[in-house]
This record gives sequence, C-alpha cells and structure tokens, in this order.
Amino acid sequence: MSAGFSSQPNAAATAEEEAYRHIQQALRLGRYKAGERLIPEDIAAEIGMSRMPVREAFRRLASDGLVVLRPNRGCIVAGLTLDELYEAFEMRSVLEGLAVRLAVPRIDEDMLDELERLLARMERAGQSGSSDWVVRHQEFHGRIYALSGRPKLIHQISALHVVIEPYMRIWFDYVDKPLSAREEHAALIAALRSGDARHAEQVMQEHILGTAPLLADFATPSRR
Amino acid sequence: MSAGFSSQPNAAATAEEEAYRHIQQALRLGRYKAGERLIPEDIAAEIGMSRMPVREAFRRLASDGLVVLRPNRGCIVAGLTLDELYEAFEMRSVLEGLAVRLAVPRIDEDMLDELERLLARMERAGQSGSSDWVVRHQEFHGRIYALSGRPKLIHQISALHVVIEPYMRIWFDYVDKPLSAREEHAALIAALRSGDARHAEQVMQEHILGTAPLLADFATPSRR
DNA sequence: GATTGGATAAGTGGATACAAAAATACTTTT
DNA sequence: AAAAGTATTTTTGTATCCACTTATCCAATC
Repeated sequence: MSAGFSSQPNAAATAEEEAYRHIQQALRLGRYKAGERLIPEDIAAEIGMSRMPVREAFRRLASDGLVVLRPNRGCIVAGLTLDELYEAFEMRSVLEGLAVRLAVPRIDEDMLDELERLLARMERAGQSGSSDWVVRHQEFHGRIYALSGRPKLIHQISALHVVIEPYMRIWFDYVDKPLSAREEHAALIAALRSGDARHAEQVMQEHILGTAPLLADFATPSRR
Repeated sequence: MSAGFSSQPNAAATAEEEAYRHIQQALRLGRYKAGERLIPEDIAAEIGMSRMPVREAFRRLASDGLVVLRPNRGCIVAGLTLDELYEAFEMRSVLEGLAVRLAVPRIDEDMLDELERLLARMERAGQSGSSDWVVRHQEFHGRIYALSGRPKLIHQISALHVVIEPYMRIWFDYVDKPLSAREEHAALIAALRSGDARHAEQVMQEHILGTAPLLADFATPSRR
C-alpha cells in the first residue's frame, strides 16, 4: 500500500519497501520527469540491491498510477495529461468531501485549534517561499481526513495527493503564494466549526474543484 | 492495473498477468476464503510457472486491497470487516455518483435503450437463480460509468466492485432475488432519462448506500 | 494436561543465471 | 544519402538458488 500523509520514518523492512519509498519520493519531488524511462538496474545500483525488489516496487507504483508498465518495454514515469489532472481533482472533490462529511461529527474544539495551528504553519512555509508549503498543505488536509476514521478512504485520498504532488510543486514554484489559499482554508475550518456536515462537504468540494484550474495553467502541455 | 468491468478475453502477455487474472478470478468467485494463506509455490505449480511471477501478482492484488502482504509472513486473503464493507459502499456512493453525474450529459436515447436491455438481462439472470446476476449487475453499472469518459474514475470504481464481489455473491445466494433491485435500477434509468445530472447523482448515491445494509446482514462475522 | 523449548520443515526475500524480446548500431543496397 | 536489412547490445521476463525467517511438531517440564 502506498504511503501518503502518514510519513513513516520507520526503517524499511524489506528491500522492496526501500525501493518503493525511494522511487516514490523521487517522483513526488519531480526528480524524474514524465515520460522518462526508469531502468531497474540503475535504480537498484543506486540503492544497493539487485533489480528484483525494484521490479516489484514498480508494480506497486504502477497500481498507484505513478508509472506505466508495458510488457517487455519497461517502466516509464506516468505524468498526467490535462484531462487526467482534472479527473484527479474531480475524484478528490467527492472523496475528500465524503471524508469531511464523516469527520464533522467527530471533530472537537482541540482539533479545531490544532487545525488553526497547522494552517498558520502552512502560511509561514508559504511566505518563506519554501516548497515545504506542499507538505504542510497535505498535512492540513490529512489531519481532517484522519478524523473520518475510514482507512481505505484515507489511503485512496492520499494516493491522489501523491499523484498530483509534482504538479502542486511546479505550481507553487511559479505563483509565489496561493493568495486565495489562506482564506479558503480558513473558510474550511469555519465550516467544520459550524458542525454542518453537508455544508462542510460542499465547501471542501468547491475548494478542491476551484484549485484545479489554477494548477492546470501551469501543468505544462503534458505527454501521452 | 486491475481488471474490472472490462473483461479482457485477450491472452495474457506475461506470466505475471496470467497469475494476476487467475488469482483475482478465484478471489472474486470466493474460491479462497478470507484469512486463507496463499502459497506462491502452490499457485505457481497450479498454472505452470515459477513463483516469481506469482509474487509479483501478489503485489498488485495487495494494492487492489484483495490480499494482505506482510514481510516474511506471506500473503493472506483480505476479506472485509463489516466496517470495511460499509466503507467500500460509502466510497462507491460518491465515486459512482460522480460518474453518473458526468455521464448524464453524454447519454442518448440509444444508450437508454441499451440499459433497458441490460436490465432485462440482469432480471432474467436473477430469476433463474444464476449467480450470473452479479456479473450482469456489474455490466449494467459499468455501462453507465463508461459514459463518464473518466478512465481513472472507472478503474477505481471497478476495483471497488471486485472487492465486494464475493460478498455480493454470498448475498445473492441467500436471498433468492433482490426484490427491490428491479425497481431501483428502473428508477436509475428514469433519473438518467430526466437529464438532471445532480438528481441522477443523488439517486445513484441512495441506491448504493441502500444496498450496503442488505449485504451486511449476510456478510458473516468477518475476520480482523 | 497445558506450557515451554528446541529440532525440523516450510516459506519468504533476494541474488543470480539465462533465454527471449527490444533497442541500437552497423552495414549493405539502391 | 536514405532505406532496409542484419548484427550486436541492452533490457526484460522468468527460473533457480541460497540465506534467513517463520511455522510446525514433538518431547520435556511444570
């Protein structure tokens, strides 16, 4: 299962796990460009193992939609077309909307405070121009979804975040700071505070769908 | 990538693919029980290959949530707890709701006729007690989602269908025929015909969420 | 009789080996 | 010099092998 919000600092139990994390991290940071071919032997050498565990990691990454595997033709970095980027955001909107709806009844004052804190931290990271913002942003969202108490849902959302992360980074690097972001996230907290689950779901859906076109402008004419 | 609605009759290009299909099919039909351990060598022998491709198939099946892989402890059939079953239906409700919403503007009279035909076929399969009903049911739903024109969304929905399929089969075997099913699916077609995307989304969500408790009564006190 | 300890068997993870397929470089032909 | 064919290299898919972990069985102990 793919890692996501839950940054597991634990040592990898197997070589396959190590390879998986290594490659996923590189993909998230945009170290490999879309369309680029990943050669198992090279990566294996890079992290000191044979190509077998790397091959297995490829399978998982392919299931996550991060790479494409074609028989006898190796592994290439997936990347998203514009349509696929929108699609990912559409899926996010309903899944994260659901997660918020389920989270609302479980939220308490402490958690709202915590979210305010995370928002402030995200804000700081944003102003310093650090690309840490992307991580903080995921952390903020992730904290809300965790409250839903739905492991598979969280996992799925997290996987979508990983897929779009490279594009979030590019976007963030170009437009210094998402101006609307602060207000939108504050509005999100307000919606949570209201206790109206359906309303919070609605706000989240709109927040996510509103982000897609902003990103799309910077998602370079992508492959495939 | 997991197969789903799109029954690919094509020959498997690789041994891994063959193993994947073989095991997935067995899981869908409930041939392996939840909690059962799958031994690579045995399965490999069964389909005449070494255990390497089977191992790789396991990875994909694990990503699909069909099996659980623990380091040094092998591969066990996942199965769903009651909570997880509900969770799967919650996710289905929003994802399939989205798919329908997107499908509505693309639907035409011919497609509505086609759906009527599929519904009739499902009905027939249901009356004959054939467990073909489950397949027909997936076919009916799948045809709608295909219209959404969102490959990843379709794939995701399809994966959820695979996960719940064993439970659908058990359910169907116990309660001869889902009485409400005919009406609900007819109502679905009516909603599609109305051309009101949001309304159709709503109907689909309720249809799916309404099914969960029916199934839950027959989902035996499951493991984990 | 249940529990613990340890020998033995079974299974897993990973490396290596090898055949087949694809990509590449190199001719040859026109 | 471009195109087509051929040889060579690279890479992939799969089988096999080995070291290490986990499971099973059986006896000794309480």
